[in-house]
Parts: sequence; C-alpha cells; structure tokens
Amino acid sequence: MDEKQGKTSKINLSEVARAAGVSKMTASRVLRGDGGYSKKTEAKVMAKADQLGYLPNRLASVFAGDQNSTFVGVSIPDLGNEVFAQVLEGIDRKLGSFGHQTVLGLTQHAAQEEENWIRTVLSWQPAGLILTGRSHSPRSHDMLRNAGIPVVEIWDLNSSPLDMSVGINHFDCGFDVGRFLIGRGYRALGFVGTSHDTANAASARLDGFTKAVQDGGGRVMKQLCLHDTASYYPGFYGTEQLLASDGAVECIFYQNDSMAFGGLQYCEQKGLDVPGDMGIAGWGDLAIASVLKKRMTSVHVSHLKLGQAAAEMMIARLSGEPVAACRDIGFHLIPGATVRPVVL
Amino acid sequence: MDEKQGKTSKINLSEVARAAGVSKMTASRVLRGDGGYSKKTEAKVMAKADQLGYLPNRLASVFAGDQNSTFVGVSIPDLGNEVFAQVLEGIDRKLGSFGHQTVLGLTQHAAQEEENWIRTVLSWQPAGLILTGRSHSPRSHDMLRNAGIPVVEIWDLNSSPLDMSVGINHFDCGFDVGRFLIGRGYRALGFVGTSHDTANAASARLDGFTKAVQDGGGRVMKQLCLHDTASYYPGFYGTEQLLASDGAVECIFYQNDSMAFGGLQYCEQKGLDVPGDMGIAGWGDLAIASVLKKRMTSVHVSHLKLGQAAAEMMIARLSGEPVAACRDIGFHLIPGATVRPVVL
DNA sequence: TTGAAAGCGATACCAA
DNA sequence: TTGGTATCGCTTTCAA
Repeated sequence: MDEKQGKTSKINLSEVARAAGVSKMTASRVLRGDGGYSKKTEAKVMAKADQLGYLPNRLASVFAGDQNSTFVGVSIPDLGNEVFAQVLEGIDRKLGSFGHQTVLGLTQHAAQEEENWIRTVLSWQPAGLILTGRSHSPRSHDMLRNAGIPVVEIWDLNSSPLDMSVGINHFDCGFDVGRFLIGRGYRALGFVGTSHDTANAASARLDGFTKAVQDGGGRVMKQLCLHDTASYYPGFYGTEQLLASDGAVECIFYQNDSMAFGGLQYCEQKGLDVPGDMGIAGWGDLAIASVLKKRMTSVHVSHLKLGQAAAEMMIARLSGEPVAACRDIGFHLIPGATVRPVVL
Repeated sequence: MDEKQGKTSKINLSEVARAAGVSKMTASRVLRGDGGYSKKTEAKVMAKADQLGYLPNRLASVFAGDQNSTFVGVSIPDLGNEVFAQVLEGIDRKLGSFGHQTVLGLTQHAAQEEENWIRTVLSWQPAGLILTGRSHSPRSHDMLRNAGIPVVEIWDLNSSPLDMSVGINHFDCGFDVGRFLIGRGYRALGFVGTSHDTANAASARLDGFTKAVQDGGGRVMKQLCLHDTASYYPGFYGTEQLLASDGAVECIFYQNDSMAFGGLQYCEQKGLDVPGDMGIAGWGDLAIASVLKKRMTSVHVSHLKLGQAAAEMMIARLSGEPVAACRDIGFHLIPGATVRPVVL
C-alpha cells in the first residue's frame, strides 16, 4: 500500500516498440496515426500498446514537439455565484470536445490571486488562457504579453482586450434597465450588489443604471454588501440595509437574480407586496426564475453560451483561423411582473 | 498579430545562467532555493531572472526530475447542481493553497466520459486524481491501478475505495430522512430526483429512504426526471408528474434543496399548503434555504468542507503522511417547517 | 560552492 | 516503409 511508487512499472514508448519489434519512431508514428507504415506494423504496434496498457507521456511529447500543451487556463472569480458556474461549464464542455483540458483558477475577485495563478499556469505551457474580467495586475500584463499565447477575456466587453474578448456591454445593460424602470414611473431607485468587484462588470452595470436613472430625473441609492459572493443571503441582507438607510426606495435593481430572490424573500417576510409596495429587478435570468410564480424582471444573458463562445474563439485561434477580437453575445431585458406595470 | 509565435522570445534557464555568468546548474539551484550557493551568486541569478522575466518550464522540470506534476485531476458530474459547484470550490481553493492546480473534468454523470477524461489527464502525469462517485468503467480501474498515483473518491462513502474516500453514507442519510418522516406520521411518500445517476449516491439515498419508509409501514412513489441536472425546474416538473400519477402522496423527499424549492413553488402555485396539504423535504441545506421564510426540512452537509477534506487527504498522501482510507464528513437532519409538526 | 555530462520520453529530420 | 540521431529545458549525479 505504502510503496513509493517507482516509475518502474510504467510502460513507455521504447517498451512498446521493443515488444512489437520495431523502432521507437515507427511505434510513435503508428500511435499518432501519422501514416507511412504498413498495415501489419500498425496492427502489431497497436496490439502491443493495448496489451501493455501503454499511456503516452504528453509531457514528453509537448516538450519534444516544441508545441504548447492542450491545457487552457481558465480563471473564474468564484463558484458560489451561479452565473460563473454556468460560464465555466460552457467553457469546459466545449474545450473538452476539442481535446483541451481546463486548468482552473479561482481568483476570489483578487488581482493578486490572479497574478499568482497566471504565473503558475504559464509555467505549464498552456495553449491559451481564458480570464474573467478585465482588470489584471501590471505584472500579469507583462507575463501575458510575454507568453505569446491566445488570451480570451470574458465577461465584460467594455475593455479594449489584451487579445480577444467575449461578453456583453454591462454599462449598456445597466442603462437599459435604468431606462426601463424610469419608464415604469420609478424615481427613487436602489441597487444592491456585492462590494468585491467595484472595478468590474457589476459596477459598470451600476454606472449605466445610475446614468439612465439620473437622465430620467431619478436617483439611485446603492448598497454594496461586504459578503464574498453574490448569492441569496447577501440579497436578503442588503435589502434590509438599504431600506433601513433610505425608506423611500420604490424599486431595487440587484446584481443578479440570486440576490434579487433574496430581496424578494425579504419583502415577502416584511409584508411588502411586490410589485405593489416594492419593485424588484434581477440580472442574469438564472435557473431559479423558471419556477417562480411571478416572472422576475431581469436581463437574460446566456452564460453557458458565453462560456462556449470563449472556448470557440480560443480553439479557432489555436487552429489559425481568423477570429474577431470582440464578440458580443448580447442580452435582452425581461419585463417580468416584479415591477409595476406600464401606466396607460 | 498573426505571427506564429516562435519560442524564440522565451527566456530559458540557459539564458538566465549565461546572463548571470554562472552555469545552468547553479542557476537551477538558486531558482529552486536548493541551497548550496553563495549569497552573491544567489543575488546575481535572481536579479537576472527577474530582469529577463524568466518563467520556468515546469513541463521540462517534471519530465527531467522523474517526479509527477503538481496537477490534480478533478472530475465533477456537472456544475448546474449547486452542490457540486461547492465541492469543486472547496477542492480548488485548498489545492491552490498548497501549490497544486486543478485540471477539471465534467463527466455529465457518464462513466464513458469519465474514462476518456481519465486517459487524457493521466497522460499529463498528474500528482493525483479526485473523482466524484464510485462507479468507474473497468478500463478506468485498470488505468488508475496502473498509474500508481493517489486517488480520492468523493461523495459516496459506501464504496470500498480504490484508494481513499471521503463523503457521507447516503444510504444512512436517506434512511434517517425516511424514519424522520414516518415519525411525523407520513405513510404515502414520494421521491423526486433525476434519473442520470441511478448507480450513484442519490439512488443510495433513495434506497435508504425506501427501506426506512417500508420498515415503518409506508410506501414510496418515485419520480425520476430525465432532466440533466438536479435543479429548480426538474423539481417543479417532477412534482407535477408525481402528483399526477399518484394523488395520494402526502410528502415528498427531493434529491436536493434546489429541486425541493421547485416542488415548493409548484405546491404554492397549485394552492397546496406546505406543510398542511403537502410535506416537503430537501437535501444539502443549500444557499437558498437561508432566505426562505419557512425553514426547509433538509439534511445539512458541508459540501465546501467535503471538497477541502478531499484536497487535504490528497495533499497529506502526497507528502507521505499517513492517511485514513475513509473519512466520513457527516450530516445532520434539519427538521424544518415544511413537514408537519410532531404530533403530541 | 560550482560545473560538466547524462538522460528523462517523445518527436523532427534526415538517411536508408 | 523504416530507423538512427539530435533535441526540447531541466534535474540528477558525480567530479572538481
């Protein structure tokens, strides 16, 4: 049980070749399906490889071939936020179907964490990197430039990308929601989100939202929870705090549907009718929305598709196909029934 | 832009050594902090490495050093199920803090997917593997045995592990829930889950549940949705189907809280009072439970901790420390208010 | 404290 | 259709 596993037992190319009575090179060609060998040789080599349970050492082949690996480093802020879990799922499935592997990095929204992870993952000669967000440390920039591999920044399209970018314009998205709510007659608006990504997409949404609201003669009271992930409870708690500090708020826009649902629960438990006494708008059109009686006012974004698109751009680039630097996957507003109806 | 990135620009150990005026070996020792060199040499080498932006090629060093890499392959069924997202988060954070990297594999609950992924990931000489579930294909077993690296199977403790295992006993867990509901006077019980992992933990839970219910003189009507992930909507829809085929059911046990919440919504929308007309029990004590007015009857399991425990076992084993083959992280039942109260 | 040489497992390139 | 040899970037081993 506790034997130091000697590599002794591992079968390598030489042993397969020897067993099959051919040279290493011939065995290598057969195993890669390179062509240029007889059927008979092929059969012999394949049989022996199978019989010996040969597994190629990709470390060696990448190393020898002067290629990069099939790894793709993927950085994600956190998985407690359903949105990012979906993005990751989209990325990994697509990458997997093209023979690539995801090397995961959870950065906790911290540029320093990301930098450390980038340093490490680059040392494994990845084929490319997919990074969430556009704020990277200066050293990260240096390393990425130096590495000379494809980089896809996802999530926020605002950035002039390092290399490639896919996502949506969060400012516009927030703006649309703001204008929509102004159109429904709201003037005293609230925003509830988390504080950790002030430099990121959620805050771009907030900026766009604020702009539209102010343009429409309204005002925005914001509440950023210190909580670490944008989930149900911070939404619940943030709503309580917001209403405590500004009782006049008529409608709240949340960082995502999970937080919005937390807010909805808060209202219900306090006897506030939605949308009668309080309007609620979420973001992301998450899974939970599909079972609620009242359609949640939200913004639909296909996070799975976003992830897939990122993986596709990466793969296209790696195959040398031309790839647009930016891809907007779009969004659309879901009017829903958690805000008051159009006034006729 | 489209330049085939030649490796030309990449700085390697030789160049650092040359710039510092020492041999490759000396540079190597300094950069690894191996000891056995003068302060002056150290300073020189470090300065040059920094200045040239040297990043070691870990592929080469693993290869040369005849060690395994710092990769740990982690297979997860899917990330649409919040439970697994939490597990993954726990694993990756803990692994990361010990200088290991997660290579992700989403298996979609399919043994064949898992087998393919295992084959690929093993070819990268990972330090170890963490696999969700205990059902692996025969070939997977062969490969794992042959690889001679630590393997942690998570999730289901029932298994006699390949190597190490961490999780809970799902049969016991289901049994406890069954006995609890029998104790609350229910006899016509339902189970709503997904059909994809009949060979896995959720079905062990169902078996335990059924046993306890039958022991108590009750019966279980089960409904397994074909849906691919155990989330809100399958819970909603599964409830509808279950009640359509057996209107006598008084209380439903769900595969997890997300599904249970879907069921709760179904009941509310059909005017069924919970727990007056229908009892509901979930599993996992997921994030959503924290904002519901009525405490959900559920089973608390710390998924984050489960992930961390798996990573800890892996790391301990890799450091040569003795590790117990099995670790039970436990669970406890949350009585909640979505089932009828104790009859006095 | 330092360095030279061998070699890890595979592939590229050239020769037969 | 096959095989020999150099090589990738680094570490191990041994000698200085």
